Amino acid sequence: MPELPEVESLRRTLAPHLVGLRVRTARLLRPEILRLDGGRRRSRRSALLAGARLIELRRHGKQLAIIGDDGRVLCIHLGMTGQLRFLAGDEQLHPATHIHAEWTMTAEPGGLPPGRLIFRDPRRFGGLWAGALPGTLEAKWAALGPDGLESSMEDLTEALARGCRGSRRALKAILLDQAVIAGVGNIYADEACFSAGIDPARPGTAINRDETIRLAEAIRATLQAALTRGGSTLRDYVDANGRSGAATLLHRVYGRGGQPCLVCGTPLPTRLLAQRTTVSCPRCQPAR
DNA sequence: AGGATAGCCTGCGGGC
DNA sequence: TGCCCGCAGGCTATCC
Repeated sequence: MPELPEVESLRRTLAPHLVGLRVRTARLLRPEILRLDGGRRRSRRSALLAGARLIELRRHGKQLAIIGDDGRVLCIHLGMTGQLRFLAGDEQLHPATHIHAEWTMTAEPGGLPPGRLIFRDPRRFGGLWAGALPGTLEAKWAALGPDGLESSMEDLTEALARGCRGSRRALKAILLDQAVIAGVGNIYADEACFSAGIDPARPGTAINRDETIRLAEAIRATLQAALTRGGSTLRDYVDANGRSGAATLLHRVYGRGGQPCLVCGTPLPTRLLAQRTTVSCPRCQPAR
């Protein structure tokens, strides 16, 4: 389940493979995963960056964008089980199932392919979105809150304060809302709440200034720590080279329902909050 | 209009 | 052993 650290790990491992190469061919095996927003009519081939030289990989929250030298942009949402893999030469993907898009890359126009890029997504919660620079990507990302990792601490804190202000939603729902802060998902929402010592069931209106600051710091620290370990490994996540991360070792509450709290030993209850499995410690994260 | 909810989709693990 | 069912959850659409 890719959240921000997983997508950033992917960006970092994928960029060295892709930047500077040109898209030779693009195949869309499952057309419904591609969304062509932004008005203009364009072919699928064009939307998939065929012919473009790739100059940059950008990320905001959990979304990854591949930028072409002619301004075309392909934005990738990994959803739950999405993977982007780079295969060198004639290397084959292990389970070659659920491949929805495939690109061949070349170092020069008409040259031999040095590798292929594969988008694989068994559950199909992810997808591709095509746009153009300048404008459409910025507009799309403007709907998201500040990036949980790259934004200033001040921006992060104020975004969280705005999200909580006047809101009766549970803090958990606020943290999962990508329009408030971009990049936090179920895992790191629970981990950040535990680090900050705040009950995720409390409504936004009940979170005071001091707690908002603590929470923003906990979010940043949690995401940063996970990124350092190359992201969490939970069933599906692998980076561009097929390697999984080691951040699962850092989880203190996520996936530990029923087990003792690592700080105080209290058995950790599992609850449903914002339709998501939520684990927290009733003693370290008091209800008020 | 904020907020809650349903639905999408496949793999896997628990239980019998 | 093997089958069935429940669950995992990011995001969009829809309803209240």
